[in-house]
Amino acid sequence: MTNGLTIGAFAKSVGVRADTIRYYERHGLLADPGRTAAGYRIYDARDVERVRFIRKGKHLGFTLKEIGTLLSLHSSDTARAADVLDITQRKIAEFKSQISDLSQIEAALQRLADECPVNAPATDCPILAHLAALPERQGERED
Amino acid sequence: MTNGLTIGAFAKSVGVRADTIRYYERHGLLADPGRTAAGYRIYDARDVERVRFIRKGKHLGFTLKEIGTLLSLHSSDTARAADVLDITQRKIAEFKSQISDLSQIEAALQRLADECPVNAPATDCPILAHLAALPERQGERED
DNA sequence: CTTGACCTTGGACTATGGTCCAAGGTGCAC
DNA sequence: GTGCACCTTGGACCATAGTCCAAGGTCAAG
Repeated sequence: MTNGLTIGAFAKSVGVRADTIRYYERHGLLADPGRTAAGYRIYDARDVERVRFIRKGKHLGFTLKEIGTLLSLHSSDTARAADVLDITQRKIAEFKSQISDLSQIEAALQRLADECPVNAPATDCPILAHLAALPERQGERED
Repeated sequence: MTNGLTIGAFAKSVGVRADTIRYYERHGLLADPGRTAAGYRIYDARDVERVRFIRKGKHLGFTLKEIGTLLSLHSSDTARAADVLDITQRKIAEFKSQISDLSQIEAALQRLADECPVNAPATDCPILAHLAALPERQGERED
């Protein structure tokens, strides 16, 4: 029986702050919870599962908005696996693109760093030289 | 003679909005420019170079704060190449770490997506199953 | 009955990098 | 001399995902 938790205990049990729970509620990820006579929010085991779902979704790189969609697919009885797959594929594509961008930049920085003479004044640094390069001279090394 | 540009023309010449130029100024990346009698900002070729430096820095993934540091190293006559290299290495490390994180998540999503039966109700989707998994059952497939 | 820990609300603040707006002044062309 | 395009300023707003705060209400212990 983990039911009847107030927000603080509930939040602690799922490893987030009480503010985060209220934030999820305000943003439609959690339904309005039950309340005590005094107006205190009360959570039960189902809420625990729901927050864990959200946390795992975040862990997989989904935004809260996407997680909201995933949650509604999860609760729907007409939703198809393809709907979930679609969101997932999009996310995969997004990550691939980000990885590709980051890799290219990283490689460019690495090339510049490799040429950088440590024991020299900054004026000899190819990194600064690259940043300060005139547009005309860029044909040398640009995509 | 590209000197004596007002902010709009200047911004256009470097491919940004006038607001962006003011933003850079407010954030210390551009020094206070000269002014006409009426108070209009006036820019010259050196400013063009400086903004291009900033843009290229952004292109290489540096934050404006880092670019500010790079700019001051660029204008310093005591700065050493090692100072620039240091910032660059940090950025490279940051990117490597991001790439690694993204790759792991992407792989995890790909594994789930590969198992997802397209023509099935969402209840059979391993992606939702993973998100909804109880903490106890996670030992099966977690790091 | 008081104290401390908890809860309520709405709103402000964080970081990042701009973008947009309103109210008013300027510059140039026709 | 009027209209339009530009400029000025300060401040508000966008997305993201929270975090923190103040003022006030509640609950249980001692």
